Amino acid sequence: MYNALINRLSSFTELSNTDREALQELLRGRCHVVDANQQLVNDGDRLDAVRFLVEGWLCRHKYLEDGRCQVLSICLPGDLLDLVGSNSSAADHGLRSITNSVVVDITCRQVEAILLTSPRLARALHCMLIFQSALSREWLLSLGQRTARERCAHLICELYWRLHDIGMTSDFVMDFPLTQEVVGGAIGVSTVHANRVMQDLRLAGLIEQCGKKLKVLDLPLLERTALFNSDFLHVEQLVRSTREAPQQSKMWWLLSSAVAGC
Amino acid sequence: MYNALINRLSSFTELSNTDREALQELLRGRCHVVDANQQLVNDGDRLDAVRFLVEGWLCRHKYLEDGRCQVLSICLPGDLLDLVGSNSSAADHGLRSITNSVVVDITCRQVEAILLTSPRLARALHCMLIFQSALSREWLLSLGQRTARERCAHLICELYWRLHDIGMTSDFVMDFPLTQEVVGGAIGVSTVHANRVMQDLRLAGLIEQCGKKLKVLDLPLLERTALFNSDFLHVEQLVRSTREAPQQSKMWWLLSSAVAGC
DNA sequence: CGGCTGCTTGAACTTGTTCAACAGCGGTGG
DNA sequence: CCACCGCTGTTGAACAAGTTCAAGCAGCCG
Repeated sequence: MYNALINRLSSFTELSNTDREALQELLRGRCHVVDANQQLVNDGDRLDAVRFLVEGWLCRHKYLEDGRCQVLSICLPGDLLDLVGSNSSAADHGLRSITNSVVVDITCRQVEAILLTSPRLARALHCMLIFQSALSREWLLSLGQRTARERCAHLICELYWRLHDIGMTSDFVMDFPLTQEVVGGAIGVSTVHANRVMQDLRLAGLIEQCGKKLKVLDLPLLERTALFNSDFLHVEQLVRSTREAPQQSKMWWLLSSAVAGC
Repeated sequence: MYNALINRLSSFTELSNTDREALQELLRGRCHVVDANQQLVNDGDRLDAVRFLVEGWLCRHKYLEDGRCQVLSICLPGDLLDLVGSNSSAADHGLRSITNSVVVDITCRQVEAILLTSPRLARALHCMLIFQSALSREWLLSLGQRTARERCAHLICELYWRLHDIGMTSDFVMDFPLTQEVVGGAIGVSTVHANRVMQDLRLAGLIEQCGKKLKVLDLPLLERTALFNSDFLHVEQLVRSTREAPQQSKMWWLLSSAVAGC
């Protein structure tokens, strides 16, 4: 059940058995089962829990006063959530479930314990944050410079590889529970146009959809269509190479912070 | 000379004289004077210095293979830079000077010392990171949902308030060294369209430009035009209210990281 | 003076939006 | 069981927004 999280973190650094057990322990916390289309966090909420997404898909989103809504990112199993709330400052964006999901609350104390006892886990968490900030820069680039077709192809590549890394693809087939409304919100176009663009990718023989499954028919071509650069997904390689570096205690976390700040 | 930085940090939390002295000390590090239009960091560079922007304007930017370029954020005096490089992982985006600038290198040791000795300064740094991540979410929303005119007005509001907070506006006049090419890169439109949109704002009596100065003629109206929500700029208020909270050592930095990760 | 950079303009074109209608499907209640 | 509803996906046509190309202009610097 918690494989996604373990796979996710393992993709950044090798975890020992002790690390894995520590994770199991961490996730024994309060567990929430959430239906699809539920609002987990509203703009303005104050939260004080740290959470992990164990199962299901969520999206972060932010509204304009007049109702226009942008999807900021898609959260997949193994992702870290809601730390924004842990500052006791009001959230400036919302979090909504796309599918049925399972979320686990973790206390600050638990996280701190991990930071102190398992440098590798700490490092892996750190990498997740670097990764997320790289993702958000990639989205900025997409929204600002790519065409709708490129953005759509890029979104699919991103999701494909992220799912791949947590062992949730097989033979180029992946879950794809996003409605065209959500796709439109993510790539910054109207629902109607999202439809036409998806259709275009299907007609071009790049993808195939059946229900809530999506099959990538020609990944290299899809990546070229998207001007997709897989480097940014491979934080782990860059980081692995330096994993022998001396541990830097607090400095670590300052670094993460800054990195993540775009 | 270092007033911008002090003003910036003070806007988040009240600094004692000791804090100010610690800052002065911090900034006695290696100092770089940079001309306008210089590349400080290239995509792919590996850096290991932490830096502060003391004077001048910079921009972060990211290229697509075919040359299209998106500005990711504008850095103003007092901003934190380049921590991305401190991970020894390759930068996934570039950093370029817009005006003549002054940048100071800071060692990891110095930052760590601050974290250990001055909870207030630590808190203020933390707030800067939260702020930066809120900014990047706001940019995502802009690029995805606002029209070019709204985005342009929003950019001007953002810069106006950020400059205001470091004492660099007076009577609604601010420096505005951005060429229309950079404005276009930031709001995701062509240079030609950036020109027409700026012109439109001028004709509407919202702003006035003269050389590299810009005067905001009707701030409330400009903000309405931009669908500008000033909440996100006021991290400090949210944070001030909790500044008596018990210090949480390492947890702090994990929080920053996550927050900043969008 | 010439050459450069940045700003401005017009006109044709491409991309994406909006509105409106309809089809398919699963669920629900009678 | 069927009728109906709401949600998602699909389509066409008119329209609005932004791009591209091409030219010209203004100011600045050597």
